[in-house]
Amino acid sequence: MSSDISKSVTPADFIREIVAQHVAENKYSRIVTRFPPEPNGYLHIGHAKSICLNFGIAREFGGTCNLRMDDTNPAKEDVEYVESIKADVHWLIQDWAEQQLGLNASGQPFYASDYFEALHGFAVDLIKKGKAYVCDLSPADTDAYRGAPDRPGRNSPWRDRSVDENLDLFSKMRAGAFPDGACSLRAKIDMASPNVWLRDPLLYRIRHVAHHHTGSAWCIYPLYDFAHCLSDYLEGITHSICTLEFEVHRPLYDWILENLDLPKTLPRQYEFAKLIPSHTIVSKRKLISMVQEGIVSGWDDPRLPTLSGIRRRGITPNALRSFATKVGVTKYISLTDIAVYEHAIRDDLNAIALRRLAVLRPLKVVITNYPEDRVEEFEAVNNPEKPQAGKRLIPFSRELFIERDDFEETPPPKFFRLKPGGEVRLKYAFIIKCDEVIKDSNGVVTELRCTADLDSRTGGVTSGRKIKGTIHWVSARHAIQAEARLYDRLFTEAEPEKDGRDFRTVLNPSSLEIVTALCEPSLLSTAAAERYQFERLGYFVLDRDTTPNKLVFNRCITLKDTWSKVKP
RNA sequence: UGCCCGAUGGUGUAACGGUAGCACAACAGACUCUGAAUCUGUUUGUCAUGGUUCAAAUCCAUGUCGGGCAACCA
Repeated sequence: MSSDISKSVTPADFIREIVAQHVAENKYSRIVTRFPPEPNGYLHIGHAKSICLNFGIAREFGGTCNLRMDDTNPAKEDVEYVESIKADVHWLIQDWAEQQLGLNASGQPFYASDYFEALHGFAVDLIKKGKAYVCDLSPADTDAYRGAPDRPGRNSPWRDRSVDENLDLFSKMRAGAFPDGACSLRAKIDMASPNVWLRDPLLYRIRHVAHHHTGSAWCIYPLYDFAHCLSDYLEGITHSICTLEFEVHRPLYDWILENLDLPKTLPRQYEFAKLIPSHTIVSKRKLISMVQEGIVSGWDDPRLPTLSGIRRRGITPNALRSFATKVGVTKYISLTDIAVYEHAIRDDLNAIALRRLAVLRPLKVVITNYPEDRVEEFEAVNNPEKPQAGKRLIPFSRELFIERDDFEETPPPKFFRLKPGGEVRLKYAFIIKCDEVIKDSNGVVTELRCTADLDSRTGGVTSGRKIKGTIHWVSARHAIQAEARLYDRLFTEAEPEKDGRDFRTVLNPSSLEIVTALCEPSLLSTAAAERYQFERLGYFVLDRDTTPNKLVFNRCITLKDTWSKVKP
């Protein structure tokens, strides 16, 4: 039955329809996609959509998906990013599409830079066909000669060099005879094309820079348009799926492949709209400023939409994938409400999280009719959604802590927690009644003195009494302390940068709150991989800052909170 | 004022010439030892104007609005 369900939710989008069509026609012997990030930054939630699309297609159609470092610009790239990309991709596809992951002969990701020799050969082929030439125009002149979208460009004065001269010059470029920018290799297409990308685009530029993967082997580096289509070709990619901004590059992608007389089937490019989540920022540059300005603590700050931040926040790969699937794949540029993401997280965590009692903002409660030296242990279920998760025991004693929010001296209408003279049920324990409110000299409530209906504990004779409110609690004597980091959206506005606004002006001042929580003692033995639901408060995961002496929890997300919206 | 792409409730997405559906959000109710979850229900939509057709969200035309493209970035 579950397979029926999974079939019915199999996403059908226009790209999958195309692939399905190709599979039906037997157009390719095997479907091969790729995920090709440039290692110049950290992966984020937008990349997750692309990963899920590419690996998802490979998975659904029995193909593979190559992880490829699109590393053709040594000036911007670094192994630090290569390593983080590998870790992030692994995290997201483990136990889901690991089998689809295509790696090179040494079990490593593919690197565009591994094709530099082959790419160079293709460039020489193009020159020999009279379809590429070495141009001596400076970068500024190249720009001027290109014209504008509504105005044709002019031919470079170097456009008609002979094949032999071009071959000679290109080999000198490779040999390091020229400084950066002195000349470039260009495709000879059409300087009057309405598509500016077809106006003799650059294929190679000179960069006397060491490359993180190829070291100092090269001083000329291919540009994206030349390297990408051919890397796809070399790897046997069938469907090269990228975002919308590359749509106008597609004619160039095809031109290069089609003008090389290549023997194998050519890859085709397809474009989709990238993910734009509300209430966050995904731009690499802005992410860097937030890290550098200390707005967040680092690339893995749990408030960030980076995959490392998302992972540290405790969001599971399953939840992220579910979200990526829900948002769909189209060519319509849209703003995706972050609530969809939050729902996917809650949905996932609700099913797997172990329930625990913990108090974030404690208020002392004394049960005056409960003996001082007495301790009872009450049974509590670990997960009502999953009975096999078992039960545990929670100690109860005369002095407790409850959540400050769960008491109101002058309660608003429909408040069904604790109030003077009112009753509330302590989850898994007794129904208590508030007899007395004790305040300090400032009028701040410091303690509640209550009496318990001692027959009302779970299973007891009066346990069935209708009590509207049930609250969580911990035994003061047994509670353990933990740091709880409470996260909220980083921005107060759906579109932080709407109309050119500076995102710094719409930062959420309470995107991080740190409190010392009091937790039930079973939380002493926590597992890093485990997710917990602190009942009525939200989902939590152990942070890596935890030490043997100090527990640190990250709140992944709150529970849906209807009351806070109702309350005046 | 060039070329390319797009437009379905508040948001995202489906319907492939034949009953506008799903999810999120919102609201109301049921249930509840989590104001969660679950269940039930409600509100809200085909950018505009023409055309083709027995029939148009879907095809055509025009317009409007939005986006992308002029790095020796990807």
